[in-house]
Amino acid sequence: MRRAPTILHLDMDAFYASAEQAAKPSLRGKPVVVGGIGPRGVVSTASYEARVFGVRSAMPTAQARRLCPNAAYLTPRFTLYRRVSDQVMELLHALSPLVEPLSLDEAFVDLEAGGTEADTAAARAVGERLRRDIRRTTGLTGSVGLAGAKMLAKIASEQAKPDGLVVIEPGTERELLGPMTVRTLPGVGPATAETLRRAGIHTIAETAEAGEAELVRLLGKAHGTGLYAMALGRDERPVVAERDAKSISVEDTFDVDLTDRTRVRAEVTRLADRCVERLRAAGRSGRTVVIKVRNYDFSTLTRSETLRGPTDDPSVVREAAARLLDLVDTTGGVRLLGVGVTGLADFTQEDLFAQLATEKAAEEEAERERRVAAEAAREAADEPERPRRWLPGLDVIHEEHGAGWVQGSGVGRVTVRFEQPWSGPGRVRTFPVDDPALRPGEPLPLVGGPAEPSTGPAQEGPAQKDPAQKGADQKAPAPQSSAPATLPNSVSARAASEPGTGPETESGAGMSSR
DNA sequence: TCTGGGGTCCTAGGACCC
DNA sequence: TCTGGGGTCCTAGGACCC
Repeated sequence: MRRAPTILHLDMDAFYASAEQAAKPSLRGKPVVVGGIGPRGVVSTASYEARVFGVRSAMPTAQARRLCPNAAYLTPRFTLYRRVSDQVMELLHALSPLVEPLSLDEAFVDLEAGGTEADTAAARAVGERLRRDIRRTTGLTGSVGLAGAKMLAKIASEQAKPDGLVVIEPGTERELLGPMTVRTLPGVGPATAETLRRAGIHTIAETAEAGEAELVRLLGKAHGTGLYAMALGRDERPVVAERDAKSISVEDTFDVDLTDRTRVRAEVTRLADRCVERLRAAGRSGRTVVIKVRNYDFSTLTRSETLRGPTDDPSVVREAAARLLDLVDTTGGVRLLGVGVTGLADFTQEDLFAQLATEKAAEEEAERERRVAAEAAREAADEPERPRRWLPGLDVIHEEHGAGWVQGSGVGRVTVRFEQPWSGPGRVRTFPVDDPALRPGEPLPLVGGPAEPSTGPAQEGPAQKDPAQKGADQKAPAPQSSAPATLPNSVSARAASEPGTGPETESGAGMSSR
């Protein structure tokens, strides 16, 4: 516990939704929901405008649609979020070598390790400057918490939201935490909160009063001692940079439960391949293969097998996954399948035995298997050719009209809004889904218009603006000022409910059982 | 039309070894 | 042939986080 608030926690505000609003001028100031758009999707992030209607993260998208039918429902664009995240992390690394990312939109920074003076004024100044830099380089806002410990910095940034900065002065934490609900503490979820509630513990003050022994009795050794320390405002965990991943996994929830065993096997094979792709991309290999099966009734089980040595061989992982699947009864119907690898080795070290024994044969066998599996999957899905999926939110380019994004699709048509981050709200046009003039596009940068050289981070001012782009301000857009009050009402106000676009009609139905 | 996808950490029992 | 005890590995499940 430090005597100065030099641990910084940054949390971007409604990150995915804000990035979408920055990218899509017609959505600024409007409810936006980013998440799974299929029948079993859940919300990743809701914009603040959507939260007014009660939409929350982790809520089923179907429920969100009931609460807020006029929001724009968008599929996530991780390429864009990762790019913005990289920009933000770069700004953090400029403050200190000790940066601990928690996700794309969140990180701790040890300011003292970066040479910031150990006093409140200095830390606050760094935090405010960071917030300005983030806004300038990304066009988005982030909230900053400053405290003498990680837990407190995180609580502070939560209090700062949106678009703010809060300092918790060392020495004031017990008083501040006391009246708060136990759910405020990191690591206290629904189950722990319920256990504590049954013991008559609701607030953080009551948690501290309960005493360590009682908490250990209720929650177990690690959780109990950890929680007791937190309740006292004690948290000595250091900020640690870059931790190596310990597992890699992929999973799919199906729009309709799978019952055909052949199809289930084919999907497991596909997932194994995807998992190995990610494993190899990361330059790792793993020793334990895990499969995950969620049944029709949401009951979930895992089965795992540890190999003699680490591998990144697709056929080895496929075969292990297939053996594990043989141990599982799926007759009731399968809602989700997953394949993962743990016990990751720091380097790609082939399992020599498996390698020598199977290399040639396995490749041929695998190729044949893949064809059979793909065929089975198609047959089972009754899908002779996978049609192009125009998911709402994705980037497209039209030969004539330029860059835009999919607003909705259904009944053979796709609706596109043609606008760019630096343009005003754009026009909507509808095309046949197989229009050859329409192709998938790439995310556009949120800040810095077209033809921007983009050397180095965020030049000040639009010094080298492309003269062809008149009226396209290249600095961070001011979202409110571009609210399209002058536009025909229904066009921009009901982004996802254009006539004939009916996002719910067809868009998420690719896995339909018929 | 309930409940995603990618992770981390912890617990607990059994096997196995010394 | 009255059975301790510790350490490590493997497996399975669960809580939690974003």
